[in-house]
Amino acid sequence: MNETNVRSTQGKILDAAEQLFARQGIEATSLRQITSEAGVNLAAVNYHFNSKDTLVKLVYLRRVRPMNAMRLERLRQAEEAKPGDLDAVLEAYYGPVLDLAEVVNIGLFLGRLYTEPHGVACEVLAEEMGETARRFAQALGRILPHLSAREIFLRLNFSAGVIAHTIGGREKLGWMSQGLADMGDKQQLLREMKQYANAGLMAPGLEQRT
Amino acid sequence: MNETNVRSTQGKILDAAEQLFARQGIEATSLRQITSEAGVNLAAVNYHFNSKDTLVKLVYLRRVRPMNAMRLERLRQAEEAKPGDLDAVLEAYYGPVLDLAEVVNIGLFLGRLYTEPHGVACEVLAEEMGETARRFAQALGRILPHLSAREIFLRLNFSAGVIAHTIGGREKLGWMSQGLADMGDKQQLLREMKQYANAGLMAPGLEQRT
DNA sequence: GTCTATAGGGGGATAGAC
DNA sequence: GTCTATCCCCCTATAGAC
Repeated sequence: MNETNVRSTQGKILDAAEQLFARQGIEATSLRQITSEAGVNLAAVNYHFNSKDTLVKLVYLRRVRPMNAMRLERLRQAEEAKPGDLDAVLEAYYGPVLDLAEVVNIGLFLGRLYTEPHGVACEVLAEEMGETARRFAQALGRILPHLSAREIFLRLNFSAGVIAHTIGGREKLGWMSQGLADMGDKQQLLREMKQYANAGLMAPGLEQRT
Repeated sequence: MNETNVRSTQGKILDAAEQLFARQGIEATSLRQITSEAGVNLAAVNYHFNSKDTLVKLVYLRRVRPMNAMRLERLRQAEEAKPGDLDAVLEAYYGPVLDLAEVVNIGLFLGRLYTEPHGVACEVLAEEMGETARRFAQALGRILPHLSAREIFLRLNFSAGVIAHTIGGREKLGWMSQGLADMGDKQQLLREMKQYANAGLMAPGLEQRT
């Protein structure tokens, strides 16, 4: 039996860990929960991944690396097809994150990288995110030459916060507005985020460009 | 010996827990660490707070409740003194958070409320934040009457993300920009956030107002 | 490769002396 | 109010049978 719909032990562990990390956090998730949810033996984690720390790292890299590769690829396409188009840059920045959010509960999943200082994960992901951030900062700098490098990075970070905070709490909008607001579908949300971030990024600079 | 500079046992526990929660997360922090850091006995937590869950709740309420009270008070003053001034509303919204950030590492501290689903804390804080959010949404609705209620809440949530993500990782800007950017002092950062959010909130709406 | 069993440590909570 | 000592649970990791 080597059916394609029968996932490997490693795959089942990664899937289960991912779901549990998103729901409960990394620290709060035990190997016992993971192996139980995955339907594999407790010892399988240490056999296949050596330690919980390594598992954590791989769980995140599996999703974040392709996501960032897609963002950079779409940025490259945007710069080629529509040079100077801020909306296209934002689409490259936000789009792949929302795509991933359909597969995983990426909000809590990613949010933990920033707040849960689970040593191993944070360092590696800082590197993954760093490259992407610098590449987008470069693109923004060309479109917004009136802004200093510092303001470019500040506003890119603000724009990251817009999506991080939004997908990090799908429920928040509900209790905030007492039911008045919902996030809508992926395309609606993408348009709203782009509209807000576009205007924020275009705002006059407060510093002299150096 | 009842000196004012000698903190009570409760106070020492709250202070130590707050610092450890901010640095390590709630789940990752044990009562043993807290009492050790506070210089009090392990049993003191259960004596004074009944359980770790209650302690967590009080640690957060001690900071968030006065912070939100201040935001609402400044909003009230802003609406009285400068009706229709979006910048004043944003100052009321962002200012008290940055003030608190000087005392506590409020970023990680608050960030956990959104990502770390430590049951007890989240529910209570959702209520605390809900009232504040609705009050600010109301103020924004008056200043931006062209936006639907849903878009007001979406953009208020985006604006919350701007500050949450920024103070949640003071170091992020450093590795993102490879040293090119820093957050500057409180006043600089406040001005940058207001500049970005002001423009984002003012952007044309994408929906018909209902 | 996959299991059982267990080592070895740390967790929250509590009983009872002072 | 504050301490010590302890209960009982769950954790990660590993040794060793199959």
